[in-house]
Amino acid sequence: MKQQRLSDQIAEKLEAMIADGSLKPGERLPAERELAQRLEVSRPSLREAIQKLNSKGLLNTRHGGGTTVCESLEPSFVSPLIALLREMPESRYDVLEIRHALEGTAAYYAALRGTGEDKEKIRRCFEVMIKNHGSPDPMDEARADADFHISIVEASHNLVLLHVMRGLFTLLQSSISHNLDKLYTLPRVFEPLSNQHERLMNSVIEGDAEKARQAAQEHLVFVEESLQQIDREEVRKQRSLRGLSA
Amino acid sequence: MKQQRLSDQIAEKLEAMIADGSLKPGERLPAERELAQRLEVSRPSLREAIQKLNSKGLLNTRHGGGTTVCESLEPSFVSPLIALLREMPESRYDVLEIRHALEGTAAYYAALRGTGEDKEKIRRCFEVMIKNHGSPDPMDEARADADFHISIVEASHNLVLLHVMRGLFTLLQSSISHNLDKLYTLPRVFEPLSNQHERLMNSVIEGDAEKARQAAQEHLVFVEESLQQIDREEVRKQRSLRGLSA
DNA sequence: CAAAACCAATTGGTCTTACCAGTTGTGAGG
DNA sequence: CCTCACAACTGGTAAGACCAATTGGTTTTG
Repeated sequence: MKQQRLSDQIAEKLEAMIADGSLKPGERLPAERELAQRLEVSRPSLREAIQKLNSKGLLNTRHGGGTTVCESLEPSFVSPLIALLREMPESRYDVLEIRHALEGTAAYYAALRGTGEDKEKIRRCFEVMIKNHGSPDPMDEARADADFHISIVEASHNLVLLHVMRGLFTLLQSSISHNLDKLYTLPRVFEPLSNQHERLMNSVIEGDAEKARQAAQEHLVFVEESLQQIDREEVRKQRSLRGLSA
Repeated sequence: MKQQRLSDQIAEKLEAMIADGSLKPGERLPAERELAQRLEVSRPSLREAIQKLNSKGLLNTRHGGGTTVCESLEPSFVSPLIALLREMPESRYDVLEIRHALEGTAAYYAALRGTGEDKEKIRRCFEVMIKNHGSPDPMDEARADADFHISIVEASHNLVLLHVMRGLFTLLQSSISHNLDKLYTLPRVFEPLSNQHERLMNSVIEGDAEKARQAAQEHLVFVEESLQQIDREEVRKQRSLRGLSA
């Protein structure tokens, strides 16, 4: 009854690797010959497995160009949303509300379940984020920030949460950036932001779940308030410009 | 622009033959070697095409028994995440953790921002849910339950949250149902479940945000514990069955 | 004579090898 | 420094051989 085709086993294995994050979206997987050798199967069998995942929409294969993991695994969560968010920029706050809810629990479970490896990665992401401060391209900073938060979500070992969060971050990254980057450039904002990140990281590494949740929530409250303040200033500036032109 | 892959062309051709009735449901198609020769392609290419249709659910192939056209031609639409959840049923708890985080804030904001119309809809959903209890099809109950929770999310007026939650519910509904329905059929579970729903609804309608959040969280804690208990009983049952057969 | 056991032909499953066809990166030449 | 071509990747296709499971007919046995 349990008899299974080899190609199915391979496909399952690859799917699991995609699901648990060993293969990240957009990443190119090894050449067929090499991968076949590494999995100790023949190339035709591996090809059949790849074809299967290909028709399932998980992989994207180009002749001569390699096989890559499909970029968007979360069309069900994101695709209709990108257009929405572009039309209604104020739904940024909607995203923040969700992050407020999710990152708290992500930090909580990361503190509980995170392995040494996870914590090491979090620390690396934190250092990259610090190093990228003041980078010529503000997007570098935003990306580093996102990577840091994602690393915490990964440490929570909740796969569904990971997919949802990735979707939310690509949502933010693909549609905003014109307002979010101000968050990093303001000097009076960067300092507390950095402190919050550090406190969050340390709580997770120490394994103090409640403290981690609280740190995440304080962080997002601060982000939300800062964004609102930026928006208010924006409005004031617009008004004064209108005043000049009138 | 056109699909260059030979296996895709073959798959398309076979699919067309199934569609136009050249190959009837349940019918056995020629052996791979013969079919490959007749289509003037190699056997691996034909096999890849067959695998593709196989994973699409159009063909059913048994080792040594030939390949037959599947009886039920249902083009079952599958999202990658759904497949993931099917492979790893334990990620149901992942979903619950997320709901735990999100529904609390959904209830919170629903109490704050919900209009009279929103609350009216919540009340209607609640009544439908009560009426559907004991329905012959347990799915009716699950659907009504989902509708109730979604109505609260709608009242929170957070569009992004609404999309995410809808995604999570379809995720749950399309992949589980064999374990979730037990939740509704157990008498000792329905009573407190219903009370929790009512408390949640009333808190939202009263506009008491903190109470609403707490009600939502208590509800999900209960669901999680009940599910775990069901799983434990399942394990025990399996164990006793094994004991009998030994 | 009927039912069970057996055996051989057929069918899908896998592997090996080889060669073709796009893509990409690098180095030579302008 | 830029451009172009070539070489070393990559995936795509093909053919042949062998293994494993199913099947259906034949033989054996009650």
